[in-house]
Amino acid sequence: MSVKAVSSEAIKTERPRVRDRILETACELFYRHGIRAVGVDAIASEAGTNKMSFYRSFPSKDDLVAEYLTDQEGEYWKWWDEVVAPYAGNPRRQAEALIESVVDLARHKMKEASGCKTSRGCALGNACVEIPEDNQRLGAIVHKYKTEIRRRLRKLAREMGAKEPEVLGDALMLLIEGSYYTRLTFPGNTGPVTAIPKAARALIDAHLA
Amino acid sequence: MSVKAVSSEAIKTERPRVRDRILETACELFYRHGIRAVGVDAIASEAGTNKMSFYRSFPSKDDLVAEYLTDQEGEYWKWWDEVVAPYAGNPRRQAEALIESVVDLARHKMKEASGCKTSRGCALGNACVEIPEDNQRLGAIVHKYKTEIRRRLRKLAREMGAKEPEVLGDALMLLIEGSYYTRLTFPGNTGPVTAIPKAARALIDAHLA
DNA sequence: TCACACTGTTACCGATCGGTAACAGGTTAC
DNA sequence: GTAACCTGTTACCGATCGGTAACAGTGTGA
Repeated sequence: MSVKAVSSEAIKTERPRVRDRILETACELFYRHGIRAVGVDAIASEAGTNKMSFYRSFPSKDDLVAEYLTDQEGEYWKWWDEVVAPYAGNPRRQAEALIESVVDLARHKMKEASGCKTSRGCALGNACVEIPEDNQRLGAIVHKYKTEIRRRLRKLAREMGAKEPEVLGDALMLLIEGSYYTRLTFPGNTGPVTAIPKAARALIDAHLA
Repeated sequence: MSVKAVSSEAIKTERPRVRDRILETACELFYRHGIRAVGVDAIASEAGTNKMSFYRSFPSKDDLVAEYLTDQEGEYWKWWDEVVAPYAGNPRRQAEALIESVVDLARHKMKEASGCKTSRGCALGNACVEIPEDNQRLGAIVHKYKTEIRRRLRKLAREMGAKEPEVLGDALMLLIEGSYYTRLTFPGNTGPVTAIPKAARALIDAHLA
């Protein structure tokens, strides 16, 4: 969402540029209702503008979706780094911190200010359901994102001295992704998500024994 | 898909009733491209008929979707029971058989005859992304389905004498759901799915120690 | 034979989809 | 002042969405 340095006066008006308003609105609507379910008309009017102004900022809806995805990815890494930072040098503690953080917020930035609706899991993962298989562009964004998650978890497993770091990393990823996925069906913490800390600890123990 | 007892001659014509052709076609298209991405026009013509005949068999698209979901659920339980049957009385072996079966087919009935496209994970779970939150009807179908999966896995964990059967059952569910979810991004067995057998065994071991 | 159930066909409905043309007003910078 | 930029507005485009009316053809069962 990074509102890039804007002409100094825009700040006092308190109203961000159209483009930023549109992107922010799109992020909320896409995440909550899905990509296909939200039209550009709805996004524009919800952002307090109209369709014509939308197409002045974005060449097409697909471009907006691409920006939505990279935006969500950016927020995810920000969350990841923040969770991991306090335990630098202690990979096991880092992994556990990540897992525990997944429990209370399956997705970062769960509208701390606004209505705090229930989480709908991973924005990128959900988008993958709606992205047509011939759309290389959007598909590649999600693939890169998930590949990076996998790489980071495997790295963490390697650093903590796991016997089979690839297996442990992948196993942790399955637990996390499963948590995101089941959030769609079980609101809040009513689902199997609550089991993830104990499960992760048991897996780590088994790989360090 | 159960083609119910049809007037004896329909067999020799080799062409099932319109309604069945439509449902079968819809199952394929919905699963592969998503629910919102497939219109009734496309389904009808793909099934060799037209829209008018479609609406003679189904009151609305939502009714077709509901039938699609319950159909997929039925196939899933059929697969489950078949995998589990050979190891009756050995709950641990049953759980392991389920896990192992998830690896080579993330979804049942992976088009054994036809083009054998890559799996797209859980039909019901994916549908949940596209179902609007105010649609109680479709949402309830998915919720019941996932709840039953959870119940069965917890039951298995209890039967094998796990110390915390709810935790073990939920943990196994997270692994399985994570496998389905990541299939969307990593085609075939290129993703973290391959780690699920070892992970599941480690978890079970930890809960039986 | 006659009636009925099933299917195909064509044309249509209002609504919405993604996307564009043309024009008007308001700021800002020089 | 004036040119450039940003935004709002209205109207429109072809295509598709879910859904319906009316009519014609076919086979079946009694």
